[in-house]
Amino acid sequence: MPRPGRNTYSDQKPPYSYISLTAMAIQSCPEKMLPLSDIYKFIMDRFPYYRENTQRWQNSLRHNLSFNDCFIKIPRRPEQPGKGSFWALHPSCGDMFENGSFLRRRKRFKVGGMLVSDSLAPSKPQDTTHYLQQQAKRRLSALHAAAHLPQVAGGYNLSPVSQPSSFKHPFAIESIIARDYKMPSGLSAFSTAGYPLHNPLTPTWQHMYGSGMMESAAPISMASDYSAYGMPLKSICQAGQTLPAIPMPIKPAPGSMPALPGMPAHLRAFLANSPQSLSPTSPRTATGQSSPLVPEEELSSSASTGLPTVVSVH
DNA sequence: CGATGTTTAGTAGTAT
DNA sequence: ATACTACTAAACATCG
Repeated sequence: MPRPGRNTYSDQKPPYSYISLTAMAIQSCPEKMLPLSDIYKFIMDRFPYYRENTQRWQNSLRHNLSFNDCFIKIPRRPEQPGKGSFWALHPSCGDMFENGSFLRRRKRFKVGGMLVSDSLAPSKPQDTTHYLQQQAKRRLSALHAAAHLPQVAGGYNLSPVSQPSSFKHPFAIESIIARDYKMPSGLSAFSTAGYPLHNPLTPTWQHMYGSGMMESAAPISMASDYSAYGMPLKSICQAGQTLPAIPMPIKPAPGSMPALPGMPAHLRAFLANSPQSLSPTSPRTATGQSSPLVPEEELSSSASTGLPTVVSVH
């Protein structure tokens, strides 16, 4: 691990795998799905290392998208022309990095290990896409609601608008990038360049994972909670003992699919066997500044309330 | 034609 | 030692 320094290692290779980086990018988007080009942009925006040798790492990244089951491809709708599909995280891959390493996953996420009891009724791909769309819609609703709701102490937004399945990926942008950019110096669990000074997932997290609290933990809002509203970090992140975000990964029982709150069993069963590509009822583009699911003025209003758009703007 | 997506193959590092 | 994971390269196909 490189030593932390001033203005250093922003050029060095981040301690994240391509899967982590891609997951960050996807998580940074309110809709939790991005086209490939935006994933590129996100990574290049935040990690100067990846502004060079683009051919190499982008090829690797594409390989990862296709090869890993944790990424699902969502086709564009006809009214949303453009190149390529949207890429989203498989709803059940939230615990990939439970071991705390963003370079090496605990185990490769692979679909197919579903519970037999959940697989009795084969579900339709449309259901899954509809579900994902609903999730995207709810995320945006939550985002916009958060922009207008007073923030509770600590920046946590306990608004019930958060969707049932809005668990926090341990490698989510909420958990990584927010700290990366907004931590006051000296308090950050990350170095000035955004690299962890220690393992990002401390035993505290692991304790939380095993405590069974993730099902009951109050959903919190997006990364903006930390970045835009100035959480008193000292109280929540002392010497890396704790982390600002409450991680709520889905921790499946060994050999079984996790119970995803709000997700129908048949859908879980489908996802366990789903092909990479889903039916063409995807949400509209998350690129650009106009959101497909909300009027443009709503987005700008959220921006005007101090809610940062994590999505890279170009 | 370039971007995107899939697949195969090989290498290196790490976990068990 | 073996298995697994990540990374890289490359060929190839598809699509706008």
